[in-house]
Amino acid sequence: MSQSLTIGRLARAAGVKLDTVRYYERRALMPEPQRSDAGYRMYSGEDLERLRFIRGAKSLGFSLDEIRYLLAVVDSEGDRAEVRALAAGRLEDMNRQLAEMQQARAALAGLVSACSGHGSVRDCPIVEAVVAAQPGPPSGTRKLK
Amino acid sequence: MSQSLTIGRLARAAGVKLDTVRYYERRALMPEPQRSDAGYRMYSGEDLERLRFIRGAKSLGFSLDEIRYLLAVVDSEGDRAEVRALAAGRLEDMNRQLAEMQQARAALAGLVSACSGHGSVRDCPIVEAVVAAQPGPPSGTRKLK
DNA sequence: CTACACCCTGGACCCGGGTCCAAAGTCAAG
DNA sequence: CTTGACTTTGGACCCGGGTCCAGGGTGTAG
Repeated sequence: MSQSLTIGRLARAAGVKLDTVRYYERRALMPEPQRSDAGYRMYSGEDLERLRFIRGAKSLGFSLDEIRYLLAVVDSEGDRAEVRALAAGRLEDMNRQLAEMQQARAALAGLVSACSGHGSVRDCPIVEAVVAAQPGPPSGTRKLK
Repeated sequence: MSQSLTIGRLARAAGVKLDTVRYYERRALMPEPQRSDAGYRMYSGEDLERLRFIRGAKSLGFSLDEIRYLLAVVDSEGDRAEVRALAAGRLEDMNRQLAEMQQARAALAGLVSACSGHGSVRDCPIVEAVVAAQPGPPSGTRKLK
């Protein structure tokens, strides 16, 4: 049976550290698990799925707060619309962020090719251009309304 | 004359907060400026350029450590090759990071369009897929060797 | 002279996302 | 039984990049 993993097994099975699992518990992403007689946390296969979900969602760029929300929707057998909406919002942010980064990359690429790489840093086109670079908005962390 | 800006003027001219200027001073990005009789920091036009350089470099994705290095090269009238090399490295990182994000975006976009947005979250394709998403490397902060 | 805006300092605190620690208890193999 | 691997706890600490605060001193316009 896949029943009853200790925290170590769970963590290894999901590819995270023990501390991270406990951290997620504190952050209310993972549930407070059953305990063995000795007080060991005992996890089920569902918990493992959940942990994998967290890992996956993180890799798609969701914040822990967003993931908590996502999990709450799932836990409450909520509506797909909610999940979809969050994902769509995240997608938009990501597009914005990507666009900004592409801008920055293009600028940087231009500078790198504009600079011969020889001679003193005096009047180096890179240095000159950086002073003039106008910073787009800091592209902050999206808020979970 | 553009000589002798107080910290407030300097900060406003560069579009950052006072505290940020002092923070940069602590982080050795900005020099310890002259002081007025009363102990006020007094900045020159060059300091303003420097602060703008920092802002610009940040907007291109350089970390403060990298910027400190860049500034040291400039201060020491170092070689363009050094600047160029750092920029090129940064460009590579950025390309990697962009590629990862594009991956994530594509995955997310696929999920969003796979999900009708109707009905219960049970068997929602998004939820299903997230569990299976395999996380690429956390795309950490590059180190200044 | 009085407001009021500005500046000083050191240090605490914030965010997100962990990571590590010591001291103590537990479990399984040999 | 002993050894070594595992787990528990609370709390401290890390990173990067700021941001804020209190309790003072200044500088200037009206």
